[in-house]
Amino acid sequence: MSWNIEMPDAVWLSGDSPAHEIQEFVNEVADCKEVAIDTETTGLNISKDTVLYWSVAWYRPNGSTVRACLRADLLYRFEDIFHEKDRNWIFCNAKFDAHMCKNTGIDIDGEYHDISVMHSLLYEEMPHGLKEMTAQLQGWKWRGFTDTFGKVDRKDPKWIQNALITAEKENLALLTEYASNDAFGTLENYRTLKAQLQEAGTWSLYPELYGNLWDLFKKVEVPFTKVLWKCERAGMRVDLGYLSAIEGPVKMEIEKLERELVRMRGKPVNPNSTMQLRQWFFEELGIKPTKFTKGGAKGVKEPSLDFDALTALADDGVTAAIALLRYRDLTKLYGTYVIGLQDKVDQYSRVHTRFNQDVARTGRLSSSDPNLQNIPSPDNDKFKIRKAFTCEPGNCLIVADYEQLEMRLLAAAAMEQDMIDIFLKGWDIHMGNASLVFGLPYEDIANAKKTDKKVKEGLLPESEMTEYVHKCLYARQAAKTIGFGLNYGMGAKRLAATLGRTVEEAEALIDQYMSRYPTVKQFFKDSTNTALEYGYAFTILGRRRFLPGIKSNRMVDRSRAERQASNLPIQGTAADVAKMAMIRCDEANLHDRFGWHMISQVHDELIFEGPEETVDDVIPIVRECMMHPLPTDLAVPLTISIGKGHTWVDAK
DNA sequence: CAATATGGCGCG
DNA sequence: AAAGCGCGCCATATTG
Repeated sequence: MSWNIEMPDAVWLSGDSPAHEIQEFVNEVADCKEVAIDTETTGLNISKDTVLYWSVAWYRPNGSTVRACLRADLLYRFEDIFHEKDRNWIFCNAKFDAHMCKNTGIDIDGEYHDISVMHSLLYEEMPHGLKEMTAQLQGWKWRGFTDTFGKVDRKDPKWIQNALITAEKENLALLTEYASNDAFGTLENYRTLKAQLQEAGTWSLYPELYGNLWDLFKKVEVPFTKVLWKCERAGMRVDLGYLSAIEGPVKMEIEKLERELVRMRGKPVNPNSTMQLRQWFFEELGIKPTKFTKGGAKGVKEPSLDFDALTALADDGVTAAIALLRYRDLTKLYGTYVIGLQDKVDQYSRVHTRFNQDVARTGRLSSSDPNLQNIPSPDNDKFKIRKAFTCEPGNCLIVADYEQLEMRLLAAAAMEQDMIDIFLKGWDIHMGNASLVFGLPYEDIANAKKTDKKVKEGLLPESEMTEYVHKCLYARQAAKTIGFGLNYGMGAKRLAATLGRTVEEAEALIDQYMSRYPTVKQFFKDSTNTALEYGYAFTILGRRRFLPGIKSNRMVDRSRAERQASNLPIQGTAADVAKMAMIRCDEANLHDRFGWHMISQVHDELIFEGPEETVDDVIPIVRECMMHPLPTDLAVPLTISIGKGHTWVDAK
């Protein structure tokens, strides 16, 4: 028995079933407004695999429950129902099932209610998989795929479909039971989670709109799931020629560095092996470790050879450290991006990432398979991987970025009028902060920046770099580092190290900053007090994060919770803003009007692709949607920098 | 053999 | 590493 509870009998239906049975079943689904659905597929690839079997479950008006397993050939009998726009479907991992259905030729046009997303709003630290959440919420356990269908050869790419198709032939009851469990569990969890979300009060700036977590789910996350599905579906065009062209040169350079490192050591070394490197540097060369690793579960701290440590060694004249830094740089690029990316490209030269809606505790997205949110920035990447992200012939890209989004949200949340004024005047925020905090005229700082640039370009003599110019530049750098760092709760030690100053100086800088912006200081204090009082930190739309560590007696835990309590309202609200902007862009219906697709998001940056002819029609619409994402505008304008071009680099 | 842990590092 | 927040992926080493 798969379940440790009473279950309704599972129904099996296929195209071979009697016509009247099928028709009765279709009719009953048509009358039901909330249906849970799950797919069994040929595999897990969202751009290739298709549905083999699918299961549905719903509650009858009389209180009984139906669960059934159907063969994929019956999907087409439900097409009219799938095409209803106001129908409520319930899934676990909705985008996956919708991809599988689409790959099988079925568009699901109704609303996608994803119980993993629901679960993530309530239990952000727990796993959101069906099995795990069912065990947690219902106390039920059931057998997994391999436990049900026996040992399989996972190296065979067709292992999933082989197991399922064999089961249909040889043990139909087992297949029916297994598959319909998933839809049934999804339905039961939905009922539980819906009640819990409705009960879950929250604090948002718009209580009449988002008074509890169910409001947030239904009004924001549900439409968002479908927006993300469309982004995943569209994918992003990759220039394989570009990647293969840099593959050779990068590899050659890596091999050259490998030989160089072996020569330096005088015996073989695998530069990817931290163990061998420690042996070499700390035992053979007798270098004294200055930095240690964090130490994992066992808490064993080993001498570190990361970027900071190697840079320090390089400065001390250890030539192997220089070579190793270059080696690291290139192998990272090669393995993760040049090779890794090519493996993920589909038959149309497009990559389809997964935008995960239920991972980040702040409500941000994450991106995986491949991760399109950590592609190297062209400033730091001499091979310009981002140039490989391009568009179809006749199309172009739009790249639209929020400018200093988190800093603006901080100013608005803290109601720091002087900082707000900097944004209203259109000033550079770091220069503005430097001016106010360190009492230097804004113009002088701006001019210092220009002078520095010209001297670097050789347009002005070195003598222009007066002590005062340096002072202005340093003020801007300090203001910038503090501005970013404070959002994350950076301490004086780290600030001192980053700026190359003493700890006392760093403390003084933080003091100066905080006393010039007292409401910012108050905002951080209020954030931790809110977490202390309610146990949670909140975003502007009422997404919340549970922070039990805020009351811990252990300093490390409590301090971390305090930093998270301060950061969540900013990072999480930025995520809310991006999310709402994407929903607004989707509602603008760029596809039907202009042939444009939204294709990617990198936290504060949206990317679109469409025909060149209409690009100038689309740009102002995107800007408008992004500037006003929330029910009301904030005290700070949200400005967008927007560009067009044929690659990710050119469009920025 | 696969799954997990660790160090390291890419992004906002 | 440092009271720096939030992610995912690579390679190696270890564990089962």
